[in-house]
Amino acid sequence: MQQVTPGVSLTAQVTDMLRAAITSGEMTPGEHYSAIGLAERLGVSRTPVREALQLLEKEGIVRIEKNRGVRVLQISLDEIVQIFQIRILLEPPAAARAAEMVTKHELAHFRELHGRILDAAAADDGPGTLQADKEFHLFLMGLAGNPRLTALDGELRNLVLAQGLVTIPSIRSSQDLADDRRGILDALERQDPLAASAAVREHVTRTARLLISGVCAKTPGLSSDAYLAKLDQLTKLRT
Amino acid sequence: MQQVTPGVSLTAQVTDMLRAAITSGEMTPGEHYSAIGLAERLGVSRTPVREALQLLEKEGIVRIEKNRGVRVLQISLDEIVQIFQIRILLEPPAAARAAEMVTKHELAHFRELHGRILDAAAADDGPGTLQADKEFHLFLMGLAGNPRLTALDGELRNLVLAQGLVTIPSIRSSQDLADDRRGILDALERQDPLAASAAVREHVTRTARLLISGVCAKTPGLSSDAYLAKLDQLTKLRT
DNA sequence: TCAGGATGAGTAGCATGCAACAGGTTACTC
DNA sequence: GAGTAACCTGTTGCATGCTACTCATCCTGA
Repeated sequence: MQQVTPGVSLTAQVTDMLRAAITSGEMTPGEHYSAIGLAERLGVSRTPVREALQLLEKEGIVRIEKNRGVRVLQISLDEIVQIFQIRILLEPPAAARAAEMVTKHELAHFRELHGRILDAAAADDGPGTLQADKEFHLFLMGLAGNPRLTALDGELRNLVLAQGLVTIPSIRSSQDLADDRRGILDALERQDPLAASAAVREHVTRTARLLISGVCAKTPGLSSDAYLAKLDQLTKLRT
Repeated sequence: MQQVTPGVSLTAQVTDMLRAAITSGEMTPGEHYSAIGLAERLGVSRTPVREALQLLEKEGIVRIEKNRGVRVLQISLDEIVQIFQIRILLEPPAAARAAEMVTKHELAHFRELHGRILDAAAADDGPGTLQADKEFHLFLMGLAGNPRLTALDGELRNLVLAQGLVTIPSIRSSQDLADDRRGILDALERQDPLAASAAVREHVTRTARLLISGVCAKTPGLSSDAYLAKLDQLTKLRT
């Protein structure tokens, strides 16, 4: 965990650093930490750490336990499903709108981002792939013209990423995800809202399925069927 | 603004009290306040107030300006539209799921809540109506079995309520909203997901239209057409 | 041996002190 | 009189002291 740089709000810096520490696995879910200890590790006082922890608690990443310390939340499979249920509600319509609105210039940027994902993946650069993927999604959501939606969705994605569950189970799955993105890009190029929506939905659903199966495989006695079924619970209707 | 009660976390209490003060119009959007002043009014020290303000800032209700104080954010019409765009994505599917899942017991509770809304409205009890309406919505969303979705949607609703824009423009509109709720209740009674979804969508859309028209009417030179059109932008497609 | 209470270590929650900073006002210089 | 610099007021940001609380351990007494 690095040290702080003066000039910027400490609370904000500490929030980011703690979030990064959790995402990177430096702080592990389920573990207990104390604000005092974290403050010492970061070389700041307890106050900004405490405030950062409260913000992270509001995000749902940690839980503050009175007089006991703070616990990095182990997100449950149930919650993963909840998050993806929401993402499946939000992202496909946003992608459809994006496909309607996208300009030539923005398409070029999409191609570049897509290239960066492929390059990073080819170079086996996990964090790089993740970062490029993040930017791809953010840019896509941004085109829907609803900044609040973009921010919201980004937070939901962060929540899952914070778990360090991002280890793609297999080459095959990784290839599938890449194909999905290709499909999204194609739909955007054709400015086809329905196709974009479907492609994004497919992509998000696949990501969710991979995560769910992965967690279930690691946890004996846990069947993925119920969770997989729940995924489409809110979206199975054509309302 | 009432005083605090011991035993519960001050920060949490202060957060709620400030939110309530904003919603009730006691603190007005656009106005400047200081943490010191608020702390004195509430009879607590600056720390819990400061922490509460940071949480409210994360919710998007206020902005903390360094060394200048805090400003209750005047939400723009654009942002109102954004919020309702999201709500229209989230609430109808949740209502559909709720209609599938609702039990007799829960239906009875719905009827009671609905009755409370009507009673409060008949008694011209604005805050009471609001509170009952809030509970009605929360309970409805809760039935969808996705607590995170419920919380998220509640926050979006709060954001609009925080503006004190809740003055229903006319008796007629108020009657329309009541009819909407009746429709939602009916759909639930029939356990008809499609009808519930449509009713909720109608209700949310109507609320949004009322707000948009209201704000435009109060702001000379502002046409509501563009904003109204944007409302359905993300949902016009059957994806 | 075991139950139960005392105790101590560690924690968060809150109050408060202090410094840095922004903005407006005043006073001073030219 | 105009422009600028000093200052004064009010504010947040952060550090730190103190209190109340939780939990685990140990000690006591039967």
